[in-house]
Amino acid sequence: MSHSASHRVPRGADFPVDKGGEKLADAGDTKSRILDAAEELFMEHGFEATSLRLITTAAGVNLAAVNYHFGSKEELFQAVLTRRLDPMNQDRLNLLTAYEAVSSGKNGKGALTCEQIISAMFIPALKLARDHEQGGKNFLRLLGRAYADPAPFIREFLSNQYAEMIARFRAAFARALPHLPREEVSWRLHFVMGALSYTLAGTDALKMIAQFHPEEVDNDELLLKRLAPFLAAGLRAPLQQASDAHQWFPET
Amino acid sequence: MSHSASHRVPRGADFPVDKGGEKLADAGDTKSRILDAAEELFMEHGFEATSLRLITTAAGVNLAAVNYHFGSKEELFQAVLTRRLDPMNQDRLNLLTAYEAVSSGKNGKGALTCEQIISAMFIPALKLARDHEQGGKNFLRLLGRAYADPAPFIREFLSNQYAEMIARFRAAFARALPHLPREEVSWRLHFVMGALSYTLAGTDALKMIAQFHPEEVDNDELLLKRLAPFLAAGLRAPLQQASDAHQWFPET
DNA sequence: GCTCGATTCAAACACTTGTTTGAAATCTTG
DNA sequence: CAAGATTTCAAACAAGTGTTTGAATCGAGC
Repeated sequence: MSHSASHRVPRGADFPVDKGGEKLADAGDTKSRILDAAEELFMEHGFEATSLRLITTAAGVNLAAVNYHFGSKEELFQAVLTRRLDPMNQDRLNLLTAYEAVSSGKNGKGALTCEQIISAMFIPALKLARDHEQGGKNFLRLLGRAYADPAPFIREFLSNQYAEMIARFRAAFARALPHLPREEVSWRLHFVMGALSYTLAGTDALKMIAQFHPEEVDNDELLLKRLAPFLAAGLRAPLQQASDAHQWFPET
Repeated sequence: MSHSASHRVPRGADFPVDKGGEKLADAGDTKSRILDAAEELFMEHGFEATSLRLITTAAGVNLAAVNYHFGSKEELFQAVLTRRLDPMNQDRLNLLTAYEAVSSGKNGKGALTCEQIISAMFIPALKLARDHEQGGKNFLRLLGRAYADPAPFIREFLSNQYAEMIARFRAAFARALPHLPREEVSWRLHFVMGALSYTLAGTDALKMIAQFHPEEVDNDELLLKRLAPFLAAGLRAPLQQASDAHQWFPET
C-alpha cells in the first residue's frame, strides 16, 4: 500500500551497491544517465518544476525507466543526493577525526581551532567542486537548494543524512569555544551551515565571481576561501551581553 | 499573445493603491483574502507545489478570482511578496538614512559602524515579525525561501526589488570598512544577506528555538539578536592574506 | 426602476503530471 | 541454441494543472 518495491522489483533499487558478478554502474548505464540528467535538471528548475519526461528525454531513456529503477520521483531525488552527499559527509567526518588525532597527539587538550573545524567542513565540499569536472559544481548548488526546500520528504531526508555529521561538528566547536554556552554553539553552527549552503546554492554569487574574476575557472574555490574567514570570525564573536542588547535593537 | 492584462482587466490589477473614492482593501476583501491564503500556502509548500485550487479554497473564493484580480499565478506570487517587501525595504533605507544623518552630524566623517548598518537591515525585518501578528512571521519565511528559489521569474523579481537597497548598504559597509577592498565588501554583504534569508527561512531554526526556549513567544527576535553579532564579527574579520591560504585549504 | 460596469460563479478547456501495464527486446545462464 | 530473468518500450491511465469563458449576481448612479 505504502509504495513500490513490490510491483516489479529491479535489482538495483534496494541494493545500489554491487554484489557478486554485477558490474559497477558505468557512465553509459541507464541508471547513471538518469542520475546525471536529474542532477542537472533538479538543480536548474527545482524538484517540483522538473518533470520526469524532461529528465528521461535529457537522459535519452524511456519514461518508465525512472519508476523501474528508482521506484518514484521522490526516490530518484534522494538517490541523486545520496550518490555524492554520503561520500562527502564521510570525508568530513574522516577529516575531523584525523585533525583530532593530530591535535590530541601534540597536547593532551585535544581541542581544534575553528579554522581546522571549518576546514574539515569545507575541504570535502571543495573536493567535490573540483574533482567531478562538471557534475560536482552542479551538485553543490543542488544541495544548497534542497537545504532550503520546504518539501517534507526532502527535509526529513537531509535531516537524517546530516544528523551524525552535525553532532560531531557541534561537539568539536564546543571544545574549540569553551567560553560559549552550548546553546550559542548550536546557533552559530546553524549559521555556518546556512551561510555555506546558501552561498553554494546561489546563482548570484557565481554572477558576482564572473564579474570580478571572469578569467577564473574554479569559482567555488574562490567562494569558499572568502567565506571561511568570515565564518571563523563570526564563530569567535564575543558572547552578546544582555546589557548590550540595546546597541542592536533599541526599543522603539 | 504574451499574457493577460488585456482580456478582462480588473481595476485593481494595475493600481493596487487606492485613488479617488475607492476604499482601501479591508481584511474581508477578496483580494486580501487571496493574498493572505497564498502567503501562508506558498510558505508552506513552495511556489510550484501550491495549486491555485488550494489557495482559492483556503481563501473561500472562486477559482477564477486569482486570474481575475491578479492575472496569473506568477503575478499573484509577486503581489504576495511586494505587499510586505516594498515597505520593509523602504524602512531599511529610511533607517540607514537616519543613522547617516546623525552620524554625519556628530563628526564630519559620516561613517557608520557595522552594528548600525546591520541594525538598519534587521530592525525592519524584526518589526515585520512582531507587528503583523501571524502574517509577519509567515512572510519572512516565505521571503527566505523565495530568495533560494531557482525559478527565473522569482529571481529577476527579487533582484529588482533589492537592487536599490543592496547598493545603498554596500556603500555604507564600504565606508564602515575602509581597509577592505570593495570586492571583499561585496562578498561579505552577500554572506550577510544569505545568512539572514537562510536563517529566516529555516524551520530548523524555529525547532531549535522551541527546544531551548519553549516558553519564548517571539522567536524571530531571539534569532536575529543572535545572528547580528555573529555577522558583525564576520564583517570585521581581517582580510585573508594569500600567505595564509594554506591554513584553510592545504594543497592535498 | 433601470442600466451599466464590476465582480462572482460553475463549467469546461487544453495540457501536463507521475505512475502503471503488458508486450517486446535484450542479456545472462545452463 | 533454448530458457529464464532483466530491462526497455509505446501506450494508456487517472488525476491534477493554470487559464478561459459566458452567464449570473451584485452595487452604485442617473
